[in-house]
Amino acid sequence: MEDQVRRPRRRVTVVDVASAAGVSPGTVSNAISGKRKVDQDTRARIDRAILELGYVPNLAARGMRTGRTNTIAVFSSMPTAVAAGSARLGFLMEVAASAAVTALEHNMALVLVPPIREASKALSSVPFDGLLMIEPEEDDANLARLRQRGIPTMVIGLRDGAPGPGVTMNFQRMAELLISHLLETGVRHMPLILGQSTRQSNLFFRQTYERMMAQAGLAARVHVVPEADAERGASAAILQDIAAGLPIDGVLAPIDAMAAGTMAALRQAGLSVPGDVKVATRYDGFRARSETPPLTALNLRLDEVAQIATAGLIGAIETGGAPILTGPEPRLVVRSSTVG
Amino acid sequence: MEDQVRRPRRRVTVVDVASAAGVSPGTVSNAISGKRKVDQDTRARIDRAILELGYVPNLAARGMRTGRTNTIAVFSSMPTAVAAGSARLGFLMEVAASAAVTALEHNMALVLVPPIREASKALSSVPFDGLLMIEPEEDDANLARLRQRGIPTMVIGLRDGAPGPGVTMNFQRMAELLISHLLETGVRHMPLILGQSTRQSNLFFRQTYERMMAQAGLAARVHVVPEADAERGASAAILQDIAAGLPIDGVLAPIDAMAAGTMAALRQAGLSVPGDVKVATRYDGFRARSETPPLTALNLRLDEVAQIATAGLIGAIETGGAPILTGPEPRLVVRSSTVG
DNA sequence: ACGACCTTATAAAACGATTTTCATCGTAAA
DNA sequence: TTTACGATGAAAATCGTTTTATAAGGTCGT
Repeated sequence: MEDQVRRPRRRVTVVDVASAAGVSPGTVSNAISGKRKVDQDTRARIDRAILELGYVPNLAARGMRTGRTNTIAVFSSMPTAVAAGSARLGFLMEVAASAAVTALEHNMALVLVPPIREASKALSSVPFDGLLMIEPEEDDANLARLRQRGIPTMVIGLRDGAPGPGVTMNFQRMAELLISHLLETGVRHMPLILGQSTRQSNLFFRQTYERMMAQAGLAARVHVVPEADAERGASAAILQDIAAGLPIDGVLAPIDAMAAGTMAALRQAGLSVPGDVKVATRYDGFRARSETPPLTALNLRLDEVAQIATAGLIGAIETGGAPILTGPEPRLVVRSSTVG
Repeated sequence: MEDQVRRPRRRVTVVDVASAAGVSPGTVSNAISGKRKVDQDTRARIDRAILELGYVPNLAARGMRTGRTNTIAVFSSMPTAVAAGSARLGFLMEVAASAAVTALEHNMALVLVPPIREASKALSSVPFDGLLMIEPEEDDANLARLRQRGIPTMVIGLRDGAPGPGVTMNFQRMAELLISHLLETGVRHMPLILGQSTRQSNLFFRQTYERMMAQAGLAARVHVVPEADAERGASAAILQDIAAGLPIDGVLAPIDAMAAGTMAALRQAGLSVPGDVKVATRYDGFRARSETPPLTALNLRLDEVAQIATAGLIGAIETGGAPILTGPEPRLVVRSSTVG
């Protein structure tokens, strides 16, 4: 047996490969990348040397030279996200999973930047060539800074007509689908429960709700609840309505934690779902599915959205374009919180 | 208005900062990293220069010099994963989300390496200092290669008594919890449906099942189904049992896609759950929750597992240790597929 | 036989940080 | 007064790759 060297052997570099194959480092580089023609024969020798020595390229060095890291980041701002419940995280993860696959098909890795305080610090301690940003607010500071630094970005959940590269999600259509479904089931007294941030989703749901209720000749009632206290806030709002004797036979709570709060309140008040009150929410995630009864919601087709966004981002990184892409239409998923 | 420079300005480097602050690059580096003492006064000038110039360190360059990328990867082998249903992906994502947070608390980013074909290629096109590997098979080749290259790894879902750094998950306890719960609800004729890979989970469930059924004086019946065709395979197995007239009042299907297949088969055969047959599965994910009725399963406490594993991995990266850590005990989550 | 031109490979110059080695200047200890 | 030492910076070496400029042969048409 050979005497094992204890200290880690010096890393095998392109220089070692070069000398083993009897060529220069530059040639090895060209053979690997295929950026310039290399003779069949020499290439074969190089390949053999790589195998024998077990050469693994140093990606940091490559990255430094080329200025590319072959990495894209996915990020969701909103520090209250985690507090606001699993919804946001689930959303982020659904996007991340799909994006990771698409990215890897283009030989890019996906890095996850979780929504924490000091997001800006996080964003500058992680290397990436481009960023997927999930439903930022109108004036997101991180987004602005990155764009200013010339880093390609792609917004997931771009409002129709908003500027900047991204994938649109049709918020208006989402609201329409849910509201018209509720109305069709015979609901007449249906408050809307919203978060208070300036997020796209909140704005559009409010607008559409008010328009459609007016059209149907019904009274509108909007509760705004701070995202940080979503569940309890929603619950309190509903209980208050009931205590005040306001009629209620439906609730639209786009944020799933608020839908959960609503369900709790209804249970507490002894109202049955969907018998007395019908309830619907937006994101068809964990919470929507594991309520009793499970909640009618939307299939946002996040896998497709993420795939489109990722492909677009990679295009932007490579060719510099910065397109606005159209996401798929949401689909209604009817569950027993509104029928039966 | 100043005339905007069209071509991107040359990147601001440590040299620019140095000359602006009237010091040498090395001093700037020391000021930033804090690795050596720098005078209060000079440090202040440097900080100011950084702010003014908008200096952002080039992480690739730093990485090349230090040999660290401040990145850890999470990876799940098993190419059939995605085909086998959402379970595996959900599992991966749950771990990833928690790991990402823990990692970022240590100033590390988390990169996602999705379970694709050519995993080995993927693993060498992404830079990382350490790897979290989810439930590898006994003899995972990727794992071996990475360890040989001296890259710290941490297995999530290490069998009790197995070698190598990782976090244990108590598979035997999982099986015991589910089986004893089923037996307590009065089940007497309960087949076990397993995947055919050599994964820890499969081995332990079989062992424990056979032991406990024997102890209870009950007949054991094991169906092995290929992971790639989990849902239909499980469904076929159950229907076959029923057609053969074998008694059945319970099913244990640890893999959730197989549990779903089981539910479909029972519906098709006109058997009610939990009235006629009680069903339980292992991972309390999407599928378990959105079955009708929702399935009794286990809370594997993946967030805690991931956090422990990530902290351990970072420790290994920084200090070289390679511990075997004990994961939290699973908890039974009783749902209406076994009671009521 | 002579440029013109193509193919292939080499040498050397980046890329942008960190780390190591040396100076320099005070100041405390002997 | 001398020596030693601590504190602070500068200069230069270094990490491993890619890219650029350059050279060495070969082929071809005239």
